[in-house]
Amino acid sequence: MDAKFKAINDPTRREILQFLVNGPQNAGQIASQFDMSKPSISHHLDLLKQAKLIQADKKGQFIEYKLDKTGFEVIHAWFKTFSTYFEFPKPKIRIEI
Amino acid sequence: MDAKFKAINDPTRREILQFLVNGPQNAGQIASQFDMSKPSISHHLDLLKQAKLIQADKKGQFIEYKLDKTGFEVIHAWFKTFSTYFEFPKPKIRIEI
DNA sequence: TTTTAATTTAGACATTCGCTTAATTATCTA
DNA sequence: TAGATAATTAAGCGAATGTCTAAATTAAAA
Repeated sequence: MDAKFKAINDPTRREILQFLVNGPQNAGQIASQFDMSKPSISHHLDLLKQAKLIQADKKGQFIEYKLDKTGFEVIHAWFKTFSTYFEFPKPKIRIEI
Repeated sequence: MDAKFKAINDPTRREILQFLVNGPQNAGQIASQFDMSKPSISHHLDLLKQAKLIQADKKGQFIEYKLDKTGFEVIHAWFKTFSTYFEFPKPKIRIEI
């Protein structure tokens, strides 16, 4: 739990998550998006992985990262705790177009 | 944005938020829930207030704190960014009991 | 008006965090 | 097998964080 909130606390890590919405990317591709050393990005990826917000798949010489539903679901569950308080209005019927 | 993620990163501050689901509480009541000095709790309350996750209302000698929807909505919006990726299944029709 | 109570502000200190460069591990290819 | 490439691990450093005690502020009570 702590690891997940810690992971999304850093702006670089949040950017990495956003970047991965485009689909899986290897560590080098991710690092190239940032004006920061590769070891730093590697460290960020490690924290995101520990938090189960991303998954790592070794593809030969490369390591491919993608979003991991597991961690997001846990955080989402935490948020639901507050929905009772705020009573977010929900549609009775939703029309699908 | 940063302030909100920073605010929910700390376990004590998350506990304070949970505690406030029970309804508004003054600073002393909140502090009494924790084995921690009042100044520390006061500092946590300040960070939560800056993040617009709680609101402070001065009631005479006391200061009453309650949850603030504003901050929660912003964080919730951030989360929605990822819903497209995960395609959380949604009910076509929801029956209200 | 003096005292008491609620809360915050200020200052100090240890720990954690994010970053860098240098070294290491693993894989591919000539 | 040697050399090059992808990525991580290690070591170190300044800045930010969370906590405390003590002092200041504000409002109610006596």
